[in-house]
Amino acid sequence: MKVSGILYHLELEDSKVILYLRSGERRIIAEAEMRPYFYVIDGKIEELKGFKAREKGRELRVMEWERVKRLVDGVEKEVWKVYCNHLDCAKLIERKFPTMNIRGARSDPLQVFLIEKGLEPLCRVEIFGEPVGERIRVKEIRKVGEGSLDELKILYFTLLVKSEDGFPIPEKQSISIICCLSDEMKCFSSDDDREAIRKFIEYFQEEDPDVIIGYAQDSEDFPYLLRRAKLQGIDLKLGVLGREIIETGKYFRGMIIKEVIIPGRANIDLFPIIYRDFPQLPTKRIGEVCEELGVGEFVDIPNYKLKELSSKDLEEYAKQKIMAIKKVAEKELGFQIELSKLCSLPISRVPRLTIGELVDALIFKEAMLRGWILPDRGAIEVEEGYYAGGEVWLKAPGIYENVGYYDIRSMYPSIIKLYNLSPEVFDCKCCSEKNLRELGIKHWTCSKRKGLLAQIVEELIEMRRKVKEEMKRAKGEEYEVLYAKQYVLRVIANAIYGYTGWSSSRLYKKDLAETITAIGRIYIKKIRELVEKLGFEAIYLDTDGIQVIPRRSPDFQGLLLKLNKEISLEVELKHVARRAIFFAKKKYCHLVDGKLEAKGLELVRRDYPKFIKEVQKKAMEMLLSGKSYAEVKNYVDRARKLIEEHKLKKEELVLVEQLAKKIEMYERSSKIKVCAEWLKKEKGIELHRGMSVEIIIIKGTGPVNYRARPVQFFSEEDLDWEYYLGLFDQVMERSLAIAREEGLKRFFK
DNA sequence: TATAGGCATACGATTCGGGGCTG
DNA sequence: AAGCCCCGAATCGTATGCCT
Repeated sequence: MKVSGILYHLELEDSKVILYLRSGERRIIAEAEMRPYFYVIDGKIEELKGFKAREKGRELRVMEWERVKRLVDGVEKEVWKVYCNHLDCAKLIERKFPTMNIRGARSDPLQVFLIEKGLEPLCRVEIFGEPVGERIRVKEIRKVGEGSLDELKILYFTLLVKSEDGFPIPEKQSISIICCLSDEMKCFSSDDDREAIRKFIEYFQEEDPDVIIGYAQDSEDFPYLLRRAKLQGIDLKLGVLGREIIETGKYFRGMIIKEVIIPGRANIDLFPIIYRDFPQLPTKRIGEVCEELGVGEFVDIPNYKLKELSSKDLEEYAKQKIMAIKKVAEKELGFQIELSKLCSLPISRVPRLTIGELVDALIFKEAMLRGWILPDRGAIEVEEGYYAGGEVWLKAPGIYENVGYYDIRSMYPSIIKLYNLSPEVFDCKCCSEKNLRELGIKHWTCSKRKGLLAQIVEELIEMRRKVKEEMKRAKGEEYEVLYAKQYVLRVIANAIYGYTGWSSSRLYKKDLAETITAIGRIYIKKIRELVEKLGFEAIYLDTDGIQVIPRRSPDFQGLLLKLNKEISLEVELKHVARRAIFFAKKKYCHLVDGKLEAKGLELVRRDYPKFIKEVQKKAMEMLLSGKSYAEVKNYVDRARKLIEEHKLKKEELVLVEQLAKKIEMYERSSKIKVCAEWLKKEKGIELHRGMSVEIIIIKGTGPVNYRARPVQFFSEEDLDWEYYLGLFDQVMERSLAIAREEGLKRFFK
């Protein structure tokens, strides 16, 4: 028989791949046999032939083996391809035979499946096969077209719990409301949450969605729901065909990050996406995300304030929250879909992967398509020590006018492409010409073969060029898709240099990474020389950017043309700032089209009190728009009085820090560490890595950091106003010092 | 089990040196 | 005179979050 549908989800079941397809009102479940395999390079495999073992009640054995030709790190070789009955068999063999040169035992089988079959996540597929029970056993599968989220059944999900301090405990607090949105909005609540949970499950099973979208549902909503359901004696059978949801976790920077698997459905948590792709957002609350993405306003109510809402208001808030989740999803999921297509990974996997893992997946895919076998991740020995990165230089702190900001477009990818940089052709044995010597670099690149990395980067750049070309003619939804495509191509291309310097990457080579940055330094310094020759003065460099002021005529476009004539990388003019203040390297602000653009100043950092940042922002705006030092000083002094006279609300003095690692890993007491310890000791609340806390400093004796506390448990009377006054003075002194000196300079001139 | 390095800033912890007291 | 304590300045190292 033949069926077709949108491939929206894949799962692994022993050595089978389970495929979930949506076809109109129907869901198709198919199973495809796969033969897990690994490679043995330069070795005898006698001891593997007939290998058998038992593990967790399963028999693991080697099934077949064959001699195949592959490119091992770019060199064609005959290697053994060894097939086994189960994935765990490959991993077991790798552990049992540490001296054997094994590769590919830990590859992602779903990714391998997608690549081998030429499938894309969310594409339309056609399956030929035989029905076996509720499934179809796949004989042949192929991609026959494109698909999109619109053709799937999506369910948005969130829940709210009222609690004293915003950290509810399942044993004590019942769920206040569960809210779902598919075709229509549904809310479930009851005095005790038993009825609500029951009704929710009933509704969920009735809706039978393909995709579940929430915000932090993996770390918060589902685990809480699971605990509550258990306490109420209810099974949480939210999977397809009544299968239970599974709690699992991923090890990430010394911590287990909770993950939830809902069999048969693509469970997409937006929070880790925001965590990964928007590190600059301090609190990562949905309202903040909505603002960043420009998808309308949503006013977050902190968990600890939910208790003040009536049940009617709570329901209204839940509905608004779920609409906000939907808007964020609609804006953001396009990128995740394109990432999953580019890297051949199931859509539900992509949100949880780091940028490094995504790049790795792409490299693996591209290598596989070319018949390459690369080292496994973490297999290359790490070289000691650091290497030099980007050039950073500031002529002198001060106020400048007419500042042109130029940068080299996609500098590192362009360098990789231009100089054919890739580990297997770097310092090759076949070339005698040291072709990087002219740049003063002692390494060289191959002039006979094109390197894998350079090939991949070139393809990414070329693909992006084509997509941007198509964008010119596209409109509406098509445009959005193309925009997402070019965006992920840029993000991945830009991360590739970092990947070469990542010690556990498949293409790790310190000298190569260092050569990339060294060439970058040479180019930006070369541009500085040119600029100086062409009637401009360079005032600031950072990696691929240079900022200049005119000596005579401010012909910035003319300079751009001249630079591009001389330089083999592409130079762009980002903007010309009317005025600019430079405080230090990586600390400056521009006035562009009447707007303040601040880089690295306290006002862009989350770990400074809100009030201080606001005053600094206003002061910078005044200085940039030409107000005198005296005027600004006057404003700042008036603001200072508000602290002196204790006239601020605690919320205005809040700063935010993020728990960077496990508490035990700390050698020193930072504010966030003290808060995490305090929360655990006083409130029984455990913070996990990556969580942010809104912090205030309370009065008392001892070091400042030891007096950091979460804001919600204290009031204005508890604040250490002296501390805030001291910090205010420190920041304002720094911020105004330059203006004061400039003012004096003018005075004496 | 983490894409890279470069940088400013805060602050606790430690070291150092001077002043003054003691026995 | 030597030894010790106290205190502040200087220095060191950790931590955070930013920039490209």
